[in-house]
Amino acid sequence: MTVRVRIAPSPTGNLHIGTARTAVFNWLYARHYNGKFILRIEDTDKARSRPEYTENIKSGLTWLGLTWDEGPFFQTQRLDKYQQAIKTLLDGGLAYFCYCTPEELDQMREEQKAKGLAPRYDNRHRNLTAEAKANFEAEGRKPVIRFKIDDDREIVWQDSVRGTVVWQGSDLGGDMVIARAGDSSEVGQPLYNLAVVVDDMDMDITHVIRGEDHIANTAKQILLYEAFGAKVPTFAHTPLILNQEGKKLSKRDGVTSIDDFRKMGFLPQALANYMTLLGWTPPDSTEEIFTLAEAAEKFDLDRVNKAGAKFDWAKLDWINSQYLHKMSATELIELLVPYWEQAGYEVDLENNRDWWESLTTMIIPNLTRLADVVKETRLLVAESVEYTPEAVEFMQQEGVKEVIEQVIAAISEAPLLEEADGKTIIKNVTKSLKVKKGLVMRSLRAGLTGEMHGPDLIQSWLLLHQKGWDKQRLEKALSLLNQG
RNA sequence: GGUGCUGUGGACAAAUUGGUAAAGUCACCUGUCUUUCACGCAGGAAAUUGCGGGUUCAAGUCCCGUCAGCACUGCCA
Repeated sequence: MTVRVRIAPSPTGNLHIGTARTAVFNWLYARHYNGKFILRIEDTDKARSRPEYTENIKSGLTWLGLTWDEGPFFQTQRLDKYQQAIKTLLDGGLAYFCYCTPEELDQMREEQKAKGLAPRYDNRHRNLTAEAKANFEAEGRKPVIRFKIDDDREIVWQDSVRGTVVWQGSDLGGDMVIARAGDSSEVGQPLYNLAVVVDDMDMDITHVIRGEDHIANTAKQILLYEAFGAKVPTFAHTPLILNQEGKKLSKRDGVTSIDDFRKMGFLPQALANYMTLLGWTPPDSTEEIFTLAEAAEKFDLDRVNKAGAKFDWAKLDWINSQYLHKMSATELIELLVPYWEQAGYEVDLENNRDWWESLTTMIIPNLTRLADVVKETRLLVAESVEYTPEAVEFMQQEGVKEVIEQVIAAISEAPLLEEADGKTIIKNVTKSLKVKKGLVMRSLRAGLTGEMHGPDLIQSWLLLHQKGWDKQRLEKALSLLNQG
């Protein structure tokens, strides 16, 4: 039997980290068993679904490397199948029309709560007489369609993550709505649980891997499978991703869409790697950096955790930095350019590719997120320089002025061609002024970059020199000192 | 209120059928390297496995009780 799994997001928002993680697990499972990974867009909620969200979901999955083998299928294009299924249930006496208004249902639940009872539908319209129906129709009420759920029924399934799960029919909230009230006399739009089951049957889904917030839905859906006489797929409920407070990660937690992570400068491989670790551990649990393909070789549901996993930015950052540090300047530079440009710096790769690559090579170990590149290089990519109070204070120390003067003199005589030239100048200045090398180095750093910390000084200097900016910066520093 | 799930160092977590000193990773601290920051490397601190009983020669692993957190409880998905 070929494994067939799916990711079934609803296009009511951008691709969410929780959905993406579910997609990762499904993708890994499909790849591990050489199965198919299917994308299905659940857009039956017309009021909230938007085409741009569908596009965002598709591009997000693609960016992460979670390519799908079939689809995307759209539920709104399969409405006839749901109507047919609903009709089958209606004809079989397994579903019926319910004429309750939303207000009536609200009131009913309020009363139940007031009595300390669990809110649920009391199945009041399950056995309506033809006359009662006619009366409701005459009132102009539009019915929903409810699927009968036997209170005495016990639903049991073997969950690949959680083991045997038992659910009592009476805990499912009464007969469930499978179709909205229609605008006219025809049957209304299908609801989630119905559409999912019809699709999963139709698409021969063998394993349903989804978040544990769907557990109650699974019980309901199993009943539907049985009503249709279909084979029930294997279910696996994964732990949720939690925020800092231990609650389900939601849009309210700020950055939760994959798009946001991308913009912040996380690499897709790193994000996918981290999501894989959220609730799953490889059998050889010591190595934590791996590609999706490598994870797929080892992935299985039996090592998926049951407890929710808190999202940890520090760990994501570390994983991202690991990927970044392993990249070459050549491949990295393409990813970096947008960040420079967005910050207002002009990147002329056509003419100065070598310069930009040297710069990139130098700051790679300082990068955690791609966006960091602006902060790490802003002192080198702009002609102007600003001196921090710390740098000014340092330069006012005795001897700094002389160092800078001598360095200016040195570079005026001969250009800096390579690192060795810079080292020679530093050595000579150190000797002639009889000061410590550290003073020379730090004077240079302050004068050239305006800061006391940063990437390798001599390489930075070389880069500035190639732009012709080193001398003017040192002169600016000098004039600053002369002003007092 | 009801139902379900979960509970191992700050975070992610490992630990074959109960059996060595409760892995590893991140974060943290120290050292090392460096002009500096970062990276790398080396080391360190950090858990009476939610709590209380019980079974056993032996329990994170089994049993009972208890507490806490979370999820679900829609004509959303």
